[in-house]
Parts: sequence; C-alpha cells; structure tokens
Amino acid sequence: LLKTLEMHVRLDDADRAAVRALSLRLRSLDASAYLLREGQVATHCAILLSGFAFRHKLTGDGARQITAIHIAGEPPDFQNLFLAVSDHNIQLLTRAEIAVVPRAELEALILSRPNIARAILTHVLVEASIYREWIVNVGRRDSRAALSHLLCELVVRLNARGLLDGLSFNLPLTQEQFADALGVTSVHVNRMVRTLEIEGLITRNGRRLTISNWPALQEAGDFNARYLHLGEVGSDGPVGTGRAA
Amino acid sequence: LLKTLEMHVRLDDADRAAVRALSLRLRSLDASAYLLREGQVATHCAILLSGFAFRHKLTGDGARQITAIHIAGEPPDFQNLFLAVSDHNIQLLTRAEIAVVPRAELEALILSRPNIARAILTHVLVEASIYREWIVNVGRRDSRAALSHLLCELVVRLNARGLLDGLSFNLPLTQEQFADALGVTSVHVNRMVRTLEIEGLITRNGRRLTISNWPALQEAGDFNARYLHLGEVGSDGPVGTGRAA
DNA sequence: CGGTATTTTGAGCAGTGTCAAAGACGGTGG
DNA sequence: CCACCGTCTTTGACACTGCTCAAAATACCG
Repeated sequence: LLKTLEMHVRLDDADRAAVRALSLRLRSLDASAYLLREGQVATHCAILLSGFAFRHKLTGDGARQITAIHIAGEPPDFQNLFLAVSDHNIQLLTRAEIAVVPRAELEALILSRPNIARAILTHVLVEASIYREWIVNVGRRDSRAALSHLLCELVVRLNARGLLDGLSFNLPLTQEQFADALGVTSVHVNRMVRTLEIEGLITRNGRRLTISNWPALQEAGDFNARYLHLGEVGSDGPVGTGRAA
Repeated sequence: LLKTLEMHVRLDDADRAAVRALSLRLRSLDASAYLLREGQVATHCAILLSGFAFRHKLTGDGARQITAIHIAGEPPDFQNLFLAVSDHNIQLLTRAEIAVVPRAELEALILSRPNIARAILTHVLVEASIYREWIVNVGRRDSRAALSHLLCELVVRLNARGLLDGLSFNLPLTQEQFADALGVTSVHVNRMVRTLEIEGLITRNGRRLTISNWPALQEAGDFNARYLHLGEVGSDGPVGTGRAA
C-alpha cells in the first residue's frame, strides 16, 4: 500500500519500517468529496489507494481551473506539507479509498530520515514539472493538441502504475472536467473528442476509452514523456545523477 | 547573499555555517544567456544575485511558453535538484550576477541537515503553488486579467524582497515575453497594456512601470496573494502550522 | 422506470490571432 | 555628439478559434 509511493521515487533501505510505523487510518469516500479546501489548514495528509482525484482553483467570476489529476497510488496532499493555509482545492473525481496520515507525523518523518526527505522532494519536483507542462498545454497548444496531450499523460501515468488494461482505461473525467483542465469550454471539448474519434486516434464505449492509434495521438498532442521523469531512480548515495530517459 | 534565500523560507540556527561553507563561484552573465537547457543534466545550481531570469519550454511547432519568472535573490535551479535531465530551459532576462554551487554539494547539504531540507522543500512547494496559479492565469482569465495578475504578482514578489521603488520598478520583460508568459500574442499584449494605461491602472515611461491604481489592478487581475505564501515562517519545531495570511 | 447528469448539435458572436508596416527607443561606432 | 541599426512597440484590417446560449438526445443511478 503505502510503500508503493515511497518506493516509486527513490530506493530506501530499512527506513521502510519507519514508513510502516506511521499511524494511518483507512477511509472510503464518495465521488466529488473534498480532501481539502482552499483556505483550510491541512492537518492530515491523504494518499489515494484507489480512484481518482483532482486539484483545482476557482477564479473570482466562478470559473474553475483544474491544475492536476491524481491517480490511484499517488499522494495528492504532499503539496500542502509545510505550508500554512491551502491555496487550492483537492476533490475526488470518483469514489475512492484513501489512507490518512497525521501531517505532523509525516513531517517529522521527512525531517528525520534523509532518504525519505529525498524521496518526497523528488516526488514534489516531478509534480512541479508536470505543472510546467500543464502550463504549456493550456497556454500554447490548441484544444485538439491539448486534449491529446492530456490523454497521453494519463495513459503513461496509468501505465507506469500498471493501471492500464491493454490500451484502454476507464475515463474518470467528464467532458466538462476536461474543459476545466484545458481551459476551454465543455462544448468545445466535445467537438475535439469527436474529432479525435473520427480521426481514428481514440475509441469510446461509454466511460471506457481506448487508444486506437498511440503514435498518432502522441503526435497530435506534441507529447514527450520526458517531463514525467519516469524511470529515474537515481543512486542511493547522496549525489545520484541518475540516468537519462 | 546566499543567506537571504535560505532564511527567507524558514528560520535556521547555526547550520547557516554549513550554508556559508558551500563552495560558490560568482559569475556575471549577459542578458538571454542560458543557465540550463532542456535535455541537459544540471551539474551546478545557480542563485540569482541580481537581475531577472525566466523558465520556459518550447512546443513542437516552435511556440514558447514561459512558466516562471525569477527575481534577484531567488534560486531558479532548485527545480532540477534531484532529477536527471532537465525538462525545461532557464534563461536570463537581463544581465545578471549569479552564484554557482556544485549540485552534489547542495544535495548533500540538504540531506544532512533537516532544517535546510525543510527550507528547500518549503521553497519548492511555494514555487509549485505559483505554477498552479499560473495555470489558472493562462487557462481561465482573459488577457486583460491575466496581464494584470502577472503584474500584481511581480509587484508583490519584488516588494517582498525590497526591490520595489515606491510603486514602480523596471519592467524586465518585453511585450513578446509577456505574451509567451500569458499564452497570447505580443500584438494582443500590446493592446492590453495600452488598455490598462488608458484605464489609469498603470503608467509607463520607457522601461519603467508604475502602478497608478493598485486596488484597481488587483481587482482587474483577480489577484489574491495567498498563493505566494508570504509571511509564513512557521515554528522551528517539526510541526509548525504557521499562521494564515 | 423516472430523474438527473452528461453528451451532442446548431447558429451567431467575441476575443485573439495573423500579417505587415510604420514608429520609437536605445545602444554603438565613427 | 550624431547617424545608424537592430530591437521593441504600435496600429489596422481581416480571419478564425473557441465561446455563448439553448435545446435535444443519451447515459447513468438508485
């Protein structure tokens, strides 16, 4: 459970024991439940065991912008760890099971164990990299490319955690949520989804999406997985340049 | 010099000595010099002593998206610390002086001193928060609001480091660079700059920009400084909820 | 099976993009 | 100190992507 995430970033030795010693509570929540709201102080830190979550902010005139999507296994709450009041909302996309750890305990663990500090820091830096790519997606790609890119990212991240079923998966987002992620209108997302389908890049049956032409989808989305920093495990010494993708 | 940044985030005790012990080299670079290119491995870590820098990525069809702007005193290279190959470019906006630290040394320092780990982690998390707001700016605000918001952010951040001269400062960005930061065209940026000037929110003489109506500019930019997490110093214990803005 | 949440569609419009050219500005060499 | 030049800024006309506002058609949930 919990280990997957820690290990996913950097090899740790027997301080896995310390991680296991964290007092965690399991909870099951319904879709669209809030894990954290803007303006609140995070007292606990949730880890997604199953399901999807997303991060968003609201503008003054009520528009919503989704800034990140989190899949099963990811710890969306690390972003609030050493900060006072949250600057954004974290909400579930689907029904989900989460593990909850007291924030203070987690912070203490990070500060006392260098390997864990390193793992968390790396994780946070990769998330930052994803934010940067998200900015590019929203700022400089037209809606067809942006949608393709987002789909590519989801596929690669799901695959990295073994959550992909062949080349298809259950799409957790409604078209309106895609719209809020891409900074466009749901009407327009619909047009682009249909375009991609007509072009033969994707196939849909209900909630399930299948990639029918992976190279073409990457091409359409100007997608290069480098920014996900997958497969960089780094040495266990303090230096660790790791290897390039 | 170097201390300002460390201290800026979290109170540290005598491990300031360790920071001072870092072997740093001072360099002076011309405008538009690259600190790091996408695909490269960062072997050193630069800190801006004066001047401005920015972070950007290029899309497949050559469009540029600026994802962050860094001002004097900030350490733009922390984003690459534990990662193998850089996913973006860092370039100077103006002539600047920088201090360069070997990356391995800095990483070792972080891993060996909890207070420093905490400072860096906090710093990185604040940068992530700025990315999120940037996504909102590019995705959900029209160009007038987005431009106003970016100006507000610059003003507040410059002010936080005492680099503001009254309510005016030397604008480091060309309109084309603003365009790349906001995901619009330089032509359109020009239209919006003139609009804001005509509306009496800003005044320009040459490179120098003055805020003539600060409340109105914040209003126009839908600006709320919460996401900058300024003034959160946190206790020195491992918990430290800090105080809200 | 009924009700609500999504997805589709259409028509007309607004905000931005394009392309091109003219001005300004600031720095440099003579 | 001035002319020259490259970089920025400003403008105009027009095209187009993506938005708005409905309303209909489907899909999903209990």
